[in-house]
Amino acid sequence: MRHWLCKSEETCYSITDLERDRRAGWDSVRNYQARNFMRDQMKVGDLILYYHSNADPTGVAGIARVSRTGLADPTQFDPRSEFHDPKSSRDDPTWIMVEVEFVERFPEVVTLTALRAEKALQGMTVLARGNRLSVMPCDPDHFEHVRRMGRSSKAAPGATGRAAGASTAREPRRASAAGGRALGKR
DNA sequence: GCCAACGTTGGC
DNA sequence: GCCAACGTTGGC
Repeated sequence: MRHWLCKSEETCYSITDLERDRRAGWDSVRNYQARNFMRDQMKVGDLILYYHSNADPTGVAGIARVSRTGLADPTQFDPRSEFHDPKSSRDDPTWIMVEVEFVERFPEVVTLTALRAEKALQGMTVLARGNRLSVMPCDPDHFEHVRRMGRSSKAAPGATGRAAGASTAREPRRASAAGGRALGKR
């Protein structure tokens, strides 16, 4: 089993949104390297560190798991989507995504600052300078270390984070679960 | 809003 | 295939 780290802008689709929806298609990725990881290497059952970017604070907010693989990202076929790709065909879709399911939300976000401060996490991919990938592999030891940090944060379980529904995502992203719910952009 | 870093595009 | 220009990401 592999481990991963996936970024989502918190205001677009947060761990709380995934907790509510239970499952979501990881749509709207338009980077070939990220796509290749999803298409070629992710397997059902792989665990994912769920990272909030453009957030306050930015960092790992919880854990998700790959629940389906090899799905065509529906936004590429939607002419009204910002992620519409007219060059892609249904017969041979360019953008392949996975579906992920909620596993857990940490009592507190493990901030980027906290990650950087950990000796054990030196060399972690997401900490590399200039890293802009939204889907990247994560060393299993790093994964375990971050999970431990997330679970041992001081806040009482449930006493934290924004209340469910508080995420006023202007444009819901990644709501393209198996059922093909309305999608958004990022 | 700024800026560093990287990806993509397109002329040649 | 090179490379400059441009666009995007994402931390701050």
